Amino acid sequence: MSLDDRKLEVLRAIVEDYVETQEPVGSKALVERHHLGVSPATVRNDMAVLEEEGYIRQPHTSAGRVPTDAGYRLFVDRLSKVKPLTPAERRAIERFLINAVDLDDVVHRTVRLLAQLTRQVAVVQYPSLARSAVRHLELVPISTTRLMLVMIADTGRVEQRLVELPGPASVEDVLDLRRRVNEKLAGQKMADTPALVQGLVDDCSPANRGTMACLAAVLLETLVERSEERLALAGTANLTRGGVLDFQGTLRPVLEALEEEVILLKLIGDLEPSKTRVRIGDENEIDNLRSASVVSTGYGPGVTIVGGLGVLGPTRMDYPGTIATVRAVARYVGDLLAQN
Amino acid sequence: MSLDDRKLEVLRAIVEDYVETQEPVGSKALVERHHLGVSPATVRNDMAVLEEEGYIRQPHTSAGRVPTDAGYRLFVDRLSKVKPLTPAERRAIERFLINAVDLDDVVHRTVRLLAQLTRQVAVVQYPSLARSAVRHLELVPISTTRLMLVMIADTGRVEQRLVELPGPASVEDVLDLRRRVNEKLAGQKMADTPALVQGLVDDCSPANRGTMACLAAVLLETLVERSEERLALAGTANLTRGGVLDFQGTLRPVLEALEEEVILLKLIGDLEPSKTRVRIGDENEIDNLRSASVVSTGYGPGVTIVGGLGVLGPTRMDYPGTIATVRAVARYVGDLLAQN
DNA sequence: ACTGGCACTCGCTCGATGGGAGTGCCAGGA
DNA sequence: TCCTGGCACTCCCATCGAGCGAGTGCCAGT
Repeated sequence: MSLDDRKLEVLRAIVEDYVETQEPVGSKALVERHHLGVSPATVRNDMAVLEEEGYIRQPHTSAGRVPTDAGYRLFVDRLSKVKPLTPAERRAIERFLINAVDLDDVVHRTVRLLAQLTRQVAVVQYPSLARSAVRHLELVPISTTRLMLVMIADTGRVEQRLVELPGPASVEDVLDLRRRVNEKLAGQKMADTPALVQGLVDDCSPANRGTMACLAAVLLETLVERSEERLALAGTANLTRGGVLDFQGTLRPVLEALEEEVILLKLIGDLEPSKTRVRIGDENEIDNLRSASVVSTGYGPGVTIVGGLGVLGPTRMDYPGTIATVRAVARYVGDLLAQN
Repeated sequence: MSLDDRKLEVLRAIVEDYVETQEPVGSKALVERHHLGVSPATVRNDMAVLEEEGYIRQPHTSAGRVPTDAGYRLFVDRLSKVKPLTPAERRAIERFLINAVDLDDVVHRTVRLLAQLTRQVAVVQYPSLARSAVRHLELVPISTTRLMLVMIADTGRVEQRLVELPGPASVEDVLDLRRRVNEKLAGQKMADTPALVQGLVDDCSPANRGTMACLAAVLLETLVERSEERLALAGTANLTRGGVLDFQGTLRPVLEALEEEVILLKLIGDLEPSKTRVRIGDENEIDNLRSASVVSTGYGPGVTIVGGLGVLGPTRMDYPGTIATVRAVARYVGDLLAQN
């Protein structure tokens, strides 16, 4: 038996009420709060079907119903419209982001904003190096045998690494290296650089070849292998809202997961083009987050995507509102990046 | 009546037992676990005195005793010896830190290490700009009217800021600015720079003066006003150890406090020279942390101090062990910094 | 000054009780 | 065929009281 419209309506009502009250919702309360036009008994029959299909369940016999992960999924996919943001929210976003002075600032402001608006844990990935291009490379002598390599990406990210040279290098040597490196790499997509770096060493004057080899090694490591994706986190205190009920009693596993950058990157770093992704409870591959939901999306200047952002909260969350906020923030951040 | 030796011994025993078991400790259990050489009744009398003096209290009539903040304070000041680290721990520290490739890496490794060793929340401040000297300033043209200002401090910290110029600047202009800025500021203590920056504008050729003024403004902001102290945090999951008892039932206020960088800086940024500071419960000025203790110290190459680090946990913590670990880690980090 | 003894306090656990919310099912009606 | 009102049933939860036990304070004795 397929689900007719009223059953879906009942499911929606259950989800909405449960999200709001955090208490199992019964048939009588349902018909009172929503004008379904039928009696509690009818609703009960519908509920029985919904339960059989796995969309809701009872915490114990003769308690109200609670949505299952599958129930939320159906709700998100078919029953909810993304809730447009209020003008006040839009203004808040703009006001908050407009004053950012550099990339670090943008990311920090964004993550706090997102946490505040959604009242959940927010994660923002820095623009991915892998998706950036090299804007400029700078070599700063620290001592005769040490250079500081500073790489500036077109996304505004700046990475620095210390380079230990095999032998002393003169100021002229450094300038020469600097010119060569920039000629070859500036403007290149990060992904294309590994092939080019080898050429750098080959073309180099024999005198500087050793130094260049050293530099090349660090370059490779910085640009690709250890293309360390950074991220920012905020709003962990929001996990404590909603008492002990969410996250089955203990925040422990969730906090643990949040400490692992690798895990967070997996969560928000999927980056399907301009699609908002919602992972509900068990859909998360991470065991520690089986009782959590994640709403994430990509951001970037224009249509290209350079990084991900998202929020994490209990499966019992306001999906329409959260999705709308995440999308809106992502778009504003993208616009901001486009201006640079 | 002053506290004689045995009463102090009793207090120590109470603190140690309570820290270990997390349960109020009674007179009988005390004499059994520690060979105090007296009867429970005697211990009870001592306890009555200790309670009167405010060092311990009873959660309810006829339960065991629990140390008060004042009790922990006395314990830390007079009753505990700093516990030397085991060789295994020393090795762990070395092994963990030795592979760090740059400052970011050092800080991240340190904070994780500290969290892991103490099993508490760890905070590490990046080397403070205010306590650093300028090593080098680099100007990278982004477009004709935009520069990226990169400042490298002698502590290894790198800060960058975007500078919007009033009008287009040629490559020669930028080189000129770069030379002037470095001549004036390189090697200077950060604290001395504000006075020097004004001179920069005055000395500048009229043609570049507008540009230099702009640059100077950003410099000032970066170097002093917005001398944004960064920090790293780890181990929040450790807050959930020890059940609901610590932090009087809710992590909320603690998590909130941990999100405020300003608060964290106040906690670990006091930086008395080479002194380990312990704040116990109510001694914290931050209301949200009245049920927590903080152990912090400064670190730096040699005797100078460039930043702070520390851990935060329940007042019921292993003070001798924690203090020892915090000190040891600080020293290792200092040594590491000295090598650069 | 310390000890053993003793009465007392009080939090905690356990089981029984009653109320209430919610359910499933069924027979009757549109 | 689908909806509705009624009814018996289930089971959670809050309340209560009893019994237990750890721990205390006090006191008299050594």
